[in-house]
Amino acid sequence: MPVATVKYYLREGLLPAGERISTTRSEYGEEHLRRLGLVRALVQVAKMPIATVRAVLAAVDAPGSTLHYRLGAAVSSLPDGVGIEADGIDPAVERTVTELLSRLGWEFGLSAGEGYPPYRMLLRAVATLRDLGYPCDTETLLPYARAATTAAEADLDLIQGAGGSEKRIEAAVLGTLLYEPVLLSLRRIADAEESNRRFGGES
Amino acid sequence: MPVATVKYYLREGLLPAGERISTTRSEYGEEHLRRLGLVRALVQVAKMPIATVRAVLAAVDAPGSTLHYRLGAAVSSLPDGVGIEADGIDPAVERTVTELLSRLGWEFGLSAGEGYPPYRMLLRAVATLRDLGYPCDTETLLPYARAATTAAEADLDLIQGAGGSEKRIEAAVLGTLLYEPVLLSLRRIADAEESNRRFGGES
DNA sequence: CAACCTTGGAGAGTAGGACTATCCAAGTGT
DNA sequence: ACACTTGGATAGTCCTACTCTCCAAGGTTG
Repeated sequence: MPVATVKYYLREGLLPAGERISTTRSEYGEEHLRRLGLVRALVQVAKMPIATVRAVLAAVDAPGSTLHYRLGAAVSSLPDGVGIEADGIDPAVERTVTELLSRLGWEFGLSAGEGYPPYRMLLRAVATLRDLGYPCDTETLLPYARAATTAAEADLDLIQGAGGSEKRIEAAVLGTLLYEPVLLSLRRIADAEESNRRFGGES
Repeated sequence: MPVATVKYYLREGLLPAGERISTTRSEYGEEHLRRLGLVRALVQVAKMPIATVRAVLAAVDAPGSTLHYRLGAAVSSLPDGVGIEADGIDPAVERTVTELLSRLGWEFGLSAGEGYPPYRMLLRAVATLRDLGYPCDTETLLPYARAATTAAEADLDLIQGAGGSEKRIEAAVLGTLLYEPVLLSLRRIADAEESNRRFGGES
């Protein structure tokens, strides 16, 4: 990786400055190297814009009251759809989503509601599907929610498996983000598999 | 939506030209409008680059032998990680992934192997996790694969529910892409839910 | 039928993002 | 002593997704 890029990340505040030894020298340790690896992973694998990476890392570093609260704050910091205006969403879509969440017994998601970025992201995505004529009633969405639940349980197992409170926060945010491509690629492979199973012999 | 943008899409070959009525007038119908909606959805919701959208639409439009083959070809056209060199991947990662696929009985995925973009995407993602010290053994990945299977079954149900062969191809590719944000946002909401369940009362 | 408006088409221009290259002054190593 | 490196700052590059400006040919309205 080119030096200029590291300098750029330093400037952008994605990496903490090393310890100054003299005017022309700073010392970087294991921690810095790991952080650099994280940044690279977020930028290249999770394809996040620099500004988002900065926000995410800041949220991970920020102190907070309870672990659960910090987890929520950190995930909320993933803008992943800035400028998604919640306005102009068909009320029918909102009703469908609300029904889905309550059907699953996701009280927390229901109460967090509007303010939670993933919720707005979901509304937007469902509204798009609707506009294009793809089915998106509660019944259709349920299997996806079940799949999401399975993934979430695995996520939380990972988080609980992590060492201290700090490590858990990191695992929560970065783990969630970094396992995302894993889930997506597995889904596509599973699609091919299932398609082969159902249509394999067809002409 | 600004006219200039539509002109741009036309130039880029994302939209077919309308029927010429005279030198200065073309006629656009329902089909064109729908296509425009699709392009918009792929660009804004699925956050795909223009070049990828063109490739995807071309794959959807292209003729082919069997339905299953065309589905595969269409999904393969999603570069979603162009320039991912399969080289330099730790053989241990490859072994883990192979073991995972065979554990699931995904013979097709195993045989399609290297050439299939999602497979390379998976290798890359797992390798990154490994480098950062996150667990990514077969055991850890299994739940995600199970979640992926659930989603894939829902995908194929949707595809089978679609009308003709053409409609199915479209549903396969575009549906897969457009339900992706649904799955991702549901996962994040499920994460919050599960976190609340496990850590809700903790300090 | 004349003044005005619209459209398709082509080319250049813009804004933002992620680097990348160049300089320079202040050290370092031999 | 002298080539070499590093931190820091500034400016430049490349790419992408638009957006603007023109123009000529064709409609539209009073």
